[in-house]
Amino acid sequence: MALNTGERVRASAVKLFAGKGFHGTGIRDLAQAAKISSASLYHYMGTKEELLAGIMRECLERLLLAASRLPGEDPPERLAALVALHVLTHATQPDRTRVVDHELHVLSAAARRGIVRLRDEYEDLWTVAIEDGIRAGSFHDGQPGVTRLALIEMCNGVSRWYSPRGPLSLEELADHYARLANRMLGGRENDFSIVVGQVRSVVSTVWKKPL
Amino acid sequence: MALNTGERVRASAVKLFAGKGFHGTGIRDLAQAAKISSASLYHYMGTKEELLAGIMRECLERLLLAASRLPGEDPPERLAALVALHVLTHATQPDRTRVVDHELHVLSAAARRGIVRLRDEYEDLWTVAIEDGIRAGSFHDGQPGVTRLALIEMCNGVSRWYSPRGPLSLEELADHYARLANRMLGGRENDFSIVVGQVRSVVSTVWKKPL
Amino acid sequence: MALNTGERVRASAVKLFAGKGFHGTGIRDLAQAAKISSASLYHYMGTKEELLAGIMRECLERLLLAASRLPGEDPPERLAALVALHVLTHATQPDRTRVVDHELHVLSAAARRGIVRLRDEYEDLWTVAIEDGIRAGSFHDGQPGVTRLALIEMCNGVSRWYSPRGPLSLEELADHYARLANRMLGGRENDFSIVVGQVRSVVSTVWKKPL
Amino acid sequence: MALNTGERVRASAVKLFAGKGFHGTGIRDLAQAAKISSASLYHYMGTKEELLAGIMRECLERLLLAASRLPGEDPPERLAALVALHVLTHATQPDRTRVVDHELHVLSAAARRGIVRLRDEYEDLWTVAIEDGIRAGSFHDGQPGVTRLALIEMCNGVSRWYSPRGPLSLEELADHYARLANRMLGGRENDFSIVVGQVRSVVSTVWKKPL
DNA sequence: AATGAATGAGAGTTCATTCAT
DNA sequence: GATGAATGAACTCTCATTCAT
Repeated sequence: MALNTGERVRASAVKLFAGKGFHGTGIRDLAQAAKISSASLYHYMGTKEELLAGIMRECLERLLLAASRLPGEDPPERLAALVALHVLTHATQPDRTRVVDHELHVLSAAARRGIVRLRDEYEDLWTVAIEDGIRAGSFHDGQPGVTRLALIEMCNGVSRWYSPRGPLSLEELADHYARLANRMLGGRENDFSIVVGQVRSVVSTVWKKPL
Repeated sequence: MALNTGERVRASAVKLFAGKGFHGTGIRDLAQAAKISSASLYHYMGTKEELLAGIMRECLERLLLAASRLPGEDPPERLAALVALHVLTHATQPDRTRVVDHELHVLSAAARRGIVRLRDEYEDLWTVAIEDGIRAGSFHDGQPGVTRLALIEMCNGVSRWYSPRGPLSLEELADHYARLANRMLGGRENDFSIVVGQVRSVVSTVWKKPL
Repeated sequence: MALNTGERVRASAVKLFAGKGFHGTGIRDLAQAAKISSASLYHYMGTKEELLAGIMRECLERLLLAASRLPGEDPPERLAALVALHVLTHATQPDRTRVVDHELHVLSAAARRGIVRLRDEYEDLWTVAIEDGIRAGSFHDGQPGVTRLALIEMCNGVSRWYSPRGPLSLEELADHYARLANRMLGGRENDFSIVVGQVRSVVSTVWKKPL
Repeated sequence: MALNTGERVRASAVKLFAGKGFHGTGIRDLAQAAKISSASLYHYMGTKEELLAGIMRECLERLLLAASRLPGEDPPERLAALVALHVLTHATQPDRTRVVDHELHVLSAAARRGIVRLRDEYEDLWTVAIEDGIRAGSFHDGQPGVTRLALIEMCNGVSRWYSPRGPLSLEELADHYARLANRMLGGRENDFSIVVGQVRSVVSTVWKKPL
């Protein structure tokens, strides 16, 4: 848990960007949080914007990496896995995910492109899962495109309120969201606790290595 | 539709705060967008923060005003009305609602209190509707508190992607979301188009007067 | 002689850029010299580089304006007039001319282009005068291109040492340089005092209006 | 020609100071050009200002050394030798000489004193040669002090434009300047090619050893 | 000999805000 | 009602320099 300076810079940035926004966070705030001088910051980062982009990219890459290791035989389980992945990531990495979800508009067009590509790649996984489920007759929904957006936004919200010190365990949280998602798509009521357990281990593996 | 100067200031602020964030928007940006000098801005606003708080307060007050005029006899219809209100407001006032949903952290503790009170008052309406539905046996859900949060976040997302120039009409949008919400709560599949139509007229009345 | 703020800014910049160089002059130095805050500077200038480019452009434009009003029937008189113009301008505006002569390299390529164009336009007048003199048999020189460069550099130097409080009057200075130039080009020994007197009045007219 | 690190540092400094000025050249620019880290720079130099002063001193010392070996029996030949020395030095060492001629104002008073003493010692040689020539009746000029300044500035200019890849050989260049100088002082038209040749060999000897 | 890490000071520029006109 | 002028504070970022390794 003892972070080196470079890690401390990034960790501080994640926390501050999440709490006060990119533009609300000054370079001196970052320096103070990382316990170095503002000049020294620049040994560990390029510009402030590059720091932001790096944080976003890394978060999305871990999300995609985790997604590539997801269980899920049939579409309902596949979607449950995606929901669990998204919810667990947002619950355990609320700062990072808030930054990804809220600060995209800050990036220059050039930097944004790369991030948006990753995000689109990730969202495509949802699209495919939903369409597969409808084609297979497991899901019934008149507006799958809209529903996908609704699903993702619903899950994004988790990072804004979930607390591990609250009454809900991570598994209960993910399980409940998987049920909600399944209901939204008209799936048969089901228990996704096994899938959730598997996803939870994927998520914790993917986020284990130093950030 | 010809706005006077004060309205133009507020309208510019709404657009800019939504697009670039409060801290990303400079007083000079506001002045330029409102087509007056930055010094003149201060005839139409207090501080920049008060301008933001005013925008938020007004938006929430209109939301509450609309909520007080909502139809809905039984809980499922009542909830459908709340969902439609939320979705239609977010679809027709995407800039305002984005500001309300994203910039709360900017406010000082004192200013935030007032806004949070309004927001809580509004969210309580959802809590009541959901609990009523469960008590009446119309809804079945193991985590109504969580589900309420999920519902609201899901609906918030609309302001980030809905376009009236897209394939979906406002009614179709609201109707679909009402169905999704109903499913999430385990309600009986239903058609909420009448409620949606009524809510739509409430929303457009509430937002008619000069902003 | 009472300068307004904008003029004071420019006058301070001229003096400081000449004395310490562009990069050696800080924005806070400028502000202090102009007796305003560094923030207020920016009401009177664009960037520091634009301030420099503006100073250079204005100086060259006045030089060209004066050149367009020069006397000089035959080539030797014409050249004497150019020499007198150059010398008198460098002697009476040593700061401005030093900036023009020394700080070109700090300008960005884009800004430099405009300045170089003016400078080339001005130097062309010398080329023409020398070539005319050679063609007319008044001058005899094997390397007129090189000699032109030598002449101009020789005259540039005046801004580095001439003092009106020294033993030499402006007329004597200009007259002597006109003779030197004439000798360099192998012209017949001559008295250019009338031309010098005329040029002096052109120079003082051109620099009279507020800077 | 393979420079060791210390030589590379100085050579890089010469080129950068000449091209962008002392204040326009950062310690990081120097390090990059010398292909070492900026910390390592400080093994090969004192402060940046000392580096500059060292470059200037060395250049002037070589100039004085060369001047002590100059040919020239009578004053016109003596002056021709000085002009050739100055021109050839500026043509073959344009970066060094530009630094000497342009960056004096950067030095602190203490450091400047030493440099100015060398420069004055060198310029005295010119004064003596000119006065000797006038006394001997070889030169005729009403303002020998001014003419000396004009001569030196004229020759300084060479470093700003001469290119060995241009049409003029070093000998032709120096020869032409010697003629110009001789004319400026009213000397009898003469051929200085022998003197120039001798000076050229002095100059190349003086600059041969590693810098 | 070489450098990554570190920093106080300062760079140019913009900030939100005030006020006399 | 409108604004040019003004500013202290703050912005992001770079400066020249030092030092432990």
